[in-house]
Amino acid sequence: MPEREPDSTPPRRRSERARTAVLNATAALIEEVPYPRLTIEAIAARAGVGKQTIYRWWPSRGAIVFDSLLERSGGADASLPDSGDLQADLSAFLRASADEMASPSTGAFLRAVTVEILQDDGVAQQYRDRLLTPQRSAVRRRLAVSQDAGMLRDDLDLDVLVECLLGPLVGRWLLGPGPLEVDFADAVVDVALRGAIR
Amino acid sequence: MPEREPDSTPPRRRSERARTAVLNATAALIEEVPYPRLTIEAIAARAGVGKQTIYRWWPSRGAIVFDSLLERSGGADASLPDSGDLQADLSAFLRASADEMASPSTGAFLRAVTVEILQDDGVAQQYRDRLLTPQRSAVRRRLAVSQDAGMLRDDLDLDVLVECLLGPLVGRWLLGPGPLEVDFADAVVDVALRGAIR
Amino acid sequence: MPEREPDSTPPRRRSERARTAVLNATAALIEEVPYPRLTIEAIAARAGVGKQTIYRWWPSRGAIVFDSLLERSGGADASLPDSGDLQADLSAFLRASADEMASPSTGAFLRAVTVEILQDDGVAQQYRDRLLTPQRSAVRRRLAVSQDAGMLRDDLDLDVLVECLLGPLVGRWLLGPGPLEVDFADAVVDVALRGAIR
Amino acid sequence: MPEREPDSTPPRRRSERARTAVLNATAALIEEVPYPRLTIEAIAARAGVGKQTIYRWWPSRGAIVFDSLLERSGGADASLPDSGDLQADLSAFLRASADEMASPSTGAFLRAVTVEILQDDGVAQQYRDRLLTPQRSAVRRRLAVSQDAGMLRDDLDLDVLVECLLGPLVGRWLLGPGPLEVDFADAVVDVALRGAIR
DNA sequence: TCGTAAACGAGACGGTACGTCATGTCTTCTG
DNA sequence: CAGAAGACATGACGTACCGTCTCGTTTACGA
Repeated sequence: MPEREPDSTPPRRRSERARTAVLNATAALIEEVPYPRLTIEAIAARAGVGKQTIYRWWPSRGAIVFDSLLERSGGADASLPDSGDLQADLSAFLRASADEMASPSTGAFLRAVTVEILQDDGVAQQYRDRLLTPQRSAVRRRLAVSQDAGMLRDDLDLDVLVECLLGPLVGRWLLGPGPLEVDFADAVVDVALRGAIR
Repeated sequence: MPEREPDSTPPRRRSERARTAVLNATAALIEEVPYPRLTIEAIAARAGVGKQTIYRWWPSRGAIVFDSLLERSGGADASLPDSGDLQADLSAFLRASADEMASPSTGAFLRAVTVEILQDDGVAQQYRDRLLTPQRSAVRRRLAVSQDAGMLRDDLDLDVLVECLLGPLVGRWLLGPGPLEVDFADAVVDVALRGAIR
Repeated sequence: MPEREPDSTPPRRRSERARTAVLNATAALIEEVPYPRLTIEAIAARAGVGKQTIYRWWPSRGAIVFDSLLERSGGADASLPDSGDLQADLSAFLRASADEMASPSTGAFLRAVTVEILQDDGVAQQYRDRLLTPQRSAVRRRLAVSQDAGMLRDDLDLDVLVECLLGPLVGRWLLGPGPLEVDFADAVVDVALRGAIR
Repeated sequence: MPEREPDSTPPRRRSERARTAVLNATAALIEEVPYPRLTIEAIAARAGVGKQTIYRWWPSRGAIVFDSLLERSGGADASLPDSGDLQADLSAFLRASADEMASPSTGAFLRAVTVEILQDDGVAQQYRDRLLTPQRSAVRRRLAVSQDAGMLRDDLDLDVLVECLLGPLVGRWLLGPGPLEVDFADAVVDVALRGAIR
């Protein structure tokens, strides 16, 4: 999606100015207008860029939106601290995630990207590879440390545990009754680690 | 969303034939064409119905899609059995849910509805009220029985536990690495009930 | 070109309002803007009409321009008076023609139509059938009266004579050095009738 | 239009290779594609030349087309023979002209140039100066010889007579009902010289 | 003989117009 | 009079070219 790496001639003279203008315009519009109004024409106009420039470098609106998201959260280093207290570390991470998802600006972005993911496998794959997998790997690594230290059940599939931690946040954000609040993160960590059975 | 009960004229002579034809055409198209091709014109043509008839009775494409989903899964009585074995009951329920989400036909439908939910608060509200809340309430009722019987921690917020059970499925279905498989349901129930700590 | 008489269904519900607006807008623009700026979009905007309405009823810009010309010169009854004096009748007719061709508004129209004729055989055919042939026939009929009366050489091909009268005007209008003036019409009639040889 | 003689810097290092390639590509395309497809980009691609090279040396598409026409008919020495028989000399000349206009390749070229003349006064002026005036002067000189010899009426404006000879050809070529045939040339000469009156 | 300045090929840029498609409204005709 | 048919105004779509503007590369002086 970005940079059209595959095939033929690598485009040598792409204008960084135009690329940045498009991604910024997209980010701005995502928060300003309802998603169906985020048209290619609107992006081109807002960016002061020709439509052809957009069509030349991006295959679809979804790709632009995703690139724009990458640009804004690109530097995010996905790794959890290890304070020794697993529950505290997970809570901190999930609270931060919940906070971000609940913020109006990131929220609009995530909603937009999700719409694209649901309709475009290419975007879905990119999202998984570039954002989701790194995030989940980071969580998984932190869990593995604790498991190796004997603090987690040995028979546990860590990938499942990761889902049990992050899934509820996604579910609540996407459909969940009521808004996504930070306390929810703590409660999820509590259930996932200690279980529900008395 | 349907029947537009509020305001103006109560629609006295609505044609049941047209209504059914529209919902069926929508259901058929959802599985046949990519979602952006599910246009109002395509639905009207497929249903053999005038566009105005659609605009008269539904406020948006999302509303049609949602009504169509309601129609197909309307009879589904959302309640869990109580065999006495909570884990078994939850596993059975989650496996059935996972199965349905993974099926191609229901999957396409859910994807479509999710796209609409993300862009249309009206659809989101309807979805919550008519499908989600009943489902979650059913799970919650089953959990409450066990909690009353002293089998679950008293300090537990059952709504959170419901999310911890269903959220991972949603997360996996929506973004998760790899497909949603039935074993995953068992693993989730295991973690949510027993916890991860050794 | 107009009314798409041939084929399939006669379009019964065409909006006369839209049709007239398009033709008027075209006529106005032809005099106001250079011809390459006479775009379909400009016509649609000026006429307050959707582009699709234009594409539905006209196959090309040329067709619109020609229809617009027809509309404005539609009522023109192409027939020459017969005062008994052939030379006077022809002079009067050619002077009127020259006058019209030299006028700024008709001139712009004729230039536009000529451009289209040169690039679109359909328009060329229409132009011949609807405007040119009637005009030339009218001249020819007047000549035939004189020939029957023995006032013109019997061995003369009247079609050629018609061209010898009208052709010089066209040539002068199109390319001719200097503007087309009314005296020129008299001179042409003089040469065509009396010849150049002493 | 060509060589941009006036003003500022005389272009000293213009590539003759590029110039020829452009004119040849234009000539080839004129016969191969409909005129609206004769784009600058198509010419540049066909000629293996950068667009900027074209814009550097020609101000418009019309200028290129005209230069291309000049190049192909440049050597044509516009002068009529004087065999003593005016009618024969004129007939020969007009037949040759008619022949050329009727040929498919010259025809396409003339049509293209005419389109440009109608829309671009610069091209029109160039066409008059470089091609039309020399041709008409040649005819006029031949007529003057005969007039001086007393073979033509003294009161005759020779410029008008020239138009009466060439105009009908132009008219027939441009609009005329039916194709332009060589016999037509003879008939025109006959009328113009002898007149129509018995 | 070798800079050096121009013209060159290539092609990206900000744009306009194209012709098509879908929208949501409106009008006309039919059952 | 509800509903089908479909014309209407609007405006986004993706494509083709426009004319301008760099890029590096030849090419032909003139120092």
